[in-house]
Amino acid sequence: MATLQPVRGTHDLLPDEQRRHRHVVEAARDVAARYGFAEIATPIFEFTEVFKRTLGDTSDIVTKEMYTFRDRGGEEITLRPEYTAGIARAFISGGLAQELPLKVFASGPMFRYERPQKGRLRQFHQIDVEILGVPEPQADIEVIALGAHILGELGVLPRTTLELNTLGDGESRAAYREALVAYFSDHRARLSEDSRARLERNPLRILDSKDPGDRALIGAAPRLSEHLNAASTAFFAAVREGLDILGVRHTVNERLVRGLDYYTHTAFEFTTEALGAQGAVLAGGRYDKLIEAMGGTPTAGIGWAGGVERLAMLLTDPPVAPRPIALVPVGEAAQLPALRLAHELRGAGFCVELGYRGNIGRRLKRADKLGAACAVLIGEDELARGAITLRDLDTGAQREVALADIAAALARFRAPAAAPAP
RNA sequence: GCGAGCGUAGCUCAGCUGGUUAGAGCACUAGACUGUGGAUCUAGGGGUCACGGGUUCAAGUCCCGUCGCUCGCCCCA
Repeated sequence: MATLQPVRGTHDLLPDEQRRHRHVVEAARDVAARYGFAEIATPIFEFTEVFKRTLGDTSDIVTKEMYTFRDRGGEEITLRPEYTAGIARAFISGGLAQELPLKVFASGPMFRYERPQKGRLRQFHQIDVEILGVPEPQADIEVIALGAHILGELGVLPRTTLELNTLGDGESRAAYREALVAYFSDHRARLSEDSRARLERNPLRILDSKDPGDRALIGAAPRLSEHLNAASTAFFAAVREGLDILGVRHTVNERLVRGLDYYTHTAFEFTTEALGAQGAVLAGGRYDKLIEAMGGTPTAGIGWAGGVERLAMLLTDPPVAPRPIALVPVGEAAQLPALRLAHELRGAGFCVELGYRGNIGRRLKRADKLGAACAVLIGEDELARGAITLRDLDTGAQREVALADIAAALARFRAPAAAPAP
């Protein structure tokens, strides 16, 4: 078993699990389409430089979590740890500045070399949306409302909380950062070791510390809201007003921050208590300076990523497989006619399971196990009369139907009628 | 990367202070039942007790290492 284990932090998606994942992704794609987001896909790997530029040299993701390797041509390649970088790169290299405003939806696997935990894997999956080219708060409102809508569609919204904050524009943010560094530098000796490191690399992150000593200092620290300029305050107010009008409930959490300089204004997280330490289920923010930082012409951006595994774990009523129609040939002579009938019904859009072996009892038992809604029995008697026997497997009622009328008789068993939840 | 706990059949678990060929339930396969499923009964297949080493007359049980999972920390989706 040791050698046949999947690589640490990777997981097989067997049918039940894959169905849950698919349900999450399809619900998201579907709702996003209603909001006018077009689906795109970018490569699973990029030049390492793409992620270094977007994530910054000091983030944990870049310093220790990337799957990086050199390919046979000597290029430095990295398996994508998140989606935004690839989309930003595609935006620049594909000349999409002509298409603004651009609204895209994407999903797929991500890779981070982390210590696995519940809801945290080395290969995991995300859904992702981005709006490029809209500096107005309307984009923030739309993107957050879309997230809430998807969570609602999945039935998990009641188990989440939306936390919201603003980092302000570049000016406000720089002013606050300065005040914060000054304050914590004065109290450097009392900071935890982790937070002393943060002070050098990522001072805003100290606000997020769980260390009790840090928490005491944080209480008296300068507040972000006191350093917002008028424009930033108005922007945040507009976002909140929009959410209120849409009935998207949220709480302001001033300690919710993003470390890197190209993040601006809105930061948000839908979190849950249900997944232990990995509470963030869908999170994002505004990154008006990112495209510029990557070498493109300045373009506003906002988006979020949602964790498919985490969302799938929160589903309360998991999707079920479509109920097939079980075709049951009775006797040797019925085998080929049944094969032909299965082919025709499938062509007509029915979900049909034709057993492989066994007598009628065995086949019905198998049909039952598959959750078949009905069985179509075809034997010598039926062949002689040009008919089939249709048995409703829920009620046990059964009747003979002429072959010519079969499609109509089966109409109510057409997949994907959902089976009752187990 | 740091700290702690846990690995016995596909799943959930039992297996006493080390002591014969490692068990149960569920699931699976087959038969009772070659024109009628869900139930019942009977039989069967499945395990290098995560992997490797050590202690011992004897290891699923004790010790060490490795791998994996879980829970915190860190970070995040």
